[in-house]
Amino acid sequence: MDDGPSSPGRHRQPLRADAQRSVDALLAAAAQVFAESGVDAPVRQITARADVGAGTLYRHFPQRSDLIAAVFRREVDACAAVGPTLAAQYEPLEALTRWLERFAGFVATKRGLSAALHSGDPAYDSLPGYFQQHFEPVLADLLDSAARAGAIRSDADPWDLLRAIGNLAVPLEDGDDHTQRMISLLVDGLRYGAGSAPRQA
Amino acid sequence: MDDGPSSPGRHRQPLRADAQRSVDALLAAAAQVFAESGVDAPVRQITARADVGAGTLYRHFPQRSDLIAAVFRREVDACAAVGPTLAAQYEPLEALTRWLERFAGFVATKRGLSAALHSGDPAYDSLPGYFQQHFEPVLADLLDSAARAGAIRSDADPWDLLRAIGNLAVPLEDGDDHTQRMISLLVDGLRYGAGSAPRQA
Amino acid sequence: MDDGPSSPGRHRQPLRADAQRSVDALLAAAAQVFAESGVDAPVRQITARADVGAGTLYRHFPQRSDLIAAVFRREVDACAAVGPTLAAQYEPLEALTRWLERFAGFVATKRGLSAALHSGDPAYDSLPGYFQQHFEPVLADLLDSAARAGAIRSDADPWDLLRAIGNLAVPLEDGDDHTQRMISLLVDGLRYGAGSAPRQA
Amino acid sequence: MDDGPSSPGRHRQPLRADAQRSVDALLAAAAQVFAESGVDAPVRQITARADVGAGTLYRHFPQRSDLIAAVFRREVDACAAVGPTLAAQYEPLEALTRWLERFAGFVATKRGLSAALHSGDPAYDSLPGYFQQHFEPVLADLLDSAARAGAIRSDADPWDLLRAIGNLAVPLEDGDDHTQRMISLLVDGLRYGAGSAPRQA
DNA sequence: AATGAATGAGTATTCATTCAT
DNA sequence: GATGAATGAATACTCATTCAT
Repeated sequence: MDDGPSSPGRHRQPLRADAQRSVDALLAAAAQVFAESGVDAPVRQITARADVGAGTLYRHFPQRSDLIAAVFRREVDACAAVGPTLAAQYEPLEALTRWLERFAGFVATKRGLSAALHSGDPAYDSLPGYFQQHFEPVLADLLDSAARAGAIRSDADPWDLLRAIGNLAVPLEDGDDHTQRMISLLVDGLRYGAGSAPRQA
Repeated sequence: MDDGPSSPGRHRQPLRADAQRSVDALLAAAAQVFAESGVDAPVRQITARADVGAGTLYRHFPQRSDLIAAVFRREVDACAAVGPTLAAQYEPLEALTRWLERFAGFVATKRGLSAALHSGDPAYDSLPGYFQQHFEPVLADLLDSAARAGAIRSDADPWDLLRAIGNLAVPLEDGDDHTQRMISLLVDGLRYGAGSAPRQA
Repeated sequence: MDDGPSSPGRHRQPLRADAQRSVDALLAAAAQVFAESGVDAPVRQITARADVGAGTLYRHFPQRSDLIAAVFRREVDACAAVGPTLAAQYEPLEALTRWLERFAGFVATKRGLSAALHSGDPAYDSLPGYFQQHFEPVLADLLDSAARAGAIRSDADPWDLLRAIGNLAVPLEDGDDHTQRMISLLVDGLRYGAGSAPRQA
Repeated sequence: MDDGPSSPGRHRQPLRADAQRSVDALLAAAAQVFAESGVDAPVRQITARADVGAGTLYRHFPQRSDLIAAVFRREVDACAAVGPTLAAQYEPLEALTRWLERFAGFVATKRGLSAALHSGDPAYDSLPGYFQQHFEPVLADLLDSAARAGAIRSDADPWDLLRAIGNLAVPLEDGDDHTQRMISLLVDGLRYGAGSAPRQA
């Protein structure tokens, strides 16, 4: 699904072994640095940790956004892959909760990405789509199972919930009532178990 | 409650009229710029919008953090002040919901502040305390009223809820189970109105 | 000989009492600051020590060089005045040595002045002349007396000697008698070839 | 003796050819600029003359003091090396005098360094030691030879003499033989009391 | 293909000087 | 006349990006 470091969508021959090593080292280093210092961290910090020259980074990721996007996709893939595994191991409500926590962990490493996404740089245009395409089905399945088991209501919107937790990475746009829905969900959480009976009462 | 731009806590004579004008213009400009471009925005952007020389900024806010902190406090004050007003105008649950939305608006203008708060710069040490001291009582009152009206459960922790919404500004620390509680609250929101009865049923 | 702070050569009415106080405070403060941090020290340091606003400084000394020159002249006068006093109190050679040491003390407070003098700024053009006109006769008299007493050779050039010591626009660490030894070496140089035979003769 | 631009005392691989060119150009340019405008001259002046980007300067000399120190050491080395050469070519007194004049030339290019040395910046701590370690033995040898030849007294302290001249951080105007006369006066001071009779003998 | 040196635009910050109060 | 706030030019320094080795 990730079709390469620098030019998504173009076919190319397999990387030379040393080049592959560089790319891997860079992605690993960048993931760490982004998590620690945000996506605006100095490039030197990344190349130093990857033990690679600056030129090597630019060969594989001509734009800084290419590196950010590659790291992002790689981690989306990893996180999304956990969903089915958890579903197979746990009861539906438990699997749902565990995956949301895993997802929150993913979000927590994205400091500064929100700003980048809203910078207007078209290089990031594909990221929200990637995010949604990979996460929404996973969460939808988990919600479905839990709803079918009668553990949660059946009208929950997976995309809303993803953003509720991930609001850091995908924040408020004008005329967006997402925040409202998120807060209403939190308030429902507060009402759950209150003296007053829920809806149907 | 905010006792001045550059030396919080010390008494001083009132600013000269022109100086006061500069400070006001700077705070207003900075608030806008921070909301638009984050707290790392170039200083020039702020001075240009305030129509003030760079030196004037540095006279009143010798450190960038002084400016950030002043803007922050000013907006905390403004947001906190809305709580009682809403409580007087609306039913408890409505007042609570409206204030949380107002608070989410406050949070939304704090892009990049989270990174600053976690930069280790001691200049920001007082901010989380200021945040908590001013917001927690306001929200506590709103929750109390709603709980006494039987509209929500009575065990809601205002600080947790503030962070649930404001996680952008006060994000995950290691060994912190806040995220877990927040997610559980969201899940409760999902369970609210599900077939299964809540706690006391 | 010094005809006023800001406009040498022009007649003016006596300063108002408060103005005179400002000028005195500025000169005293500047002398100290120049000695400590050199003539390039920030203006604020001077106005702060004189407890005077920046505008006051510029009223009396429109150019920085005016202030430097005024301090310079004032201290030249003071140092030159010591010559005759010493001549009346001590033997010629002793008086000469003591005055050279006093002169070295004058020079030691002039850090950075040398650079200013060679900056090409015409504002300083008169300083070397003032220096020479006031110091040369004083030293010439002291040398004369010593030569007539047979204590030193009679061909010593006062101007050369002033510059030999005066060039040192430098260090003097506390408790360091290096300047004294250097002057004594120079005086030995003057004694070399005098009528009186040297040490071992 | 100078083991490299930015990290004195550490072993390192030889610089790449282009880097070496940059360093050399920078040192040469800095030496000129320092001599002309003092060690506080704008960095741009140096990089412009070296035809090098600002970043290149900072790569090799992260602190301004590193550049100053490197230039200083390089010139100390060059000046010290002249001593033995002169000793081999001239009579002791002549060699001594010539070297002192050469040394005065070295000092004359050090405008503003004195202030830097007394700035308290620990980056300069090693400079006086370097100065003393390299110059004192050279002058000691020259003084020794002259003393053994009976041309000067034998109690002259080389360190004192270095400072006597060194303090004179002299402007040196063109066609001005003042330094020469001053040095000759100091040498006369040294001769005063030597075995050989003065002038008229 | 990798390296890391060089570049230079971008930005913060200082400080002499002016001018409103 | 005094004050000190405002100005803005000057300058250091950083860091993304390019390119010689």
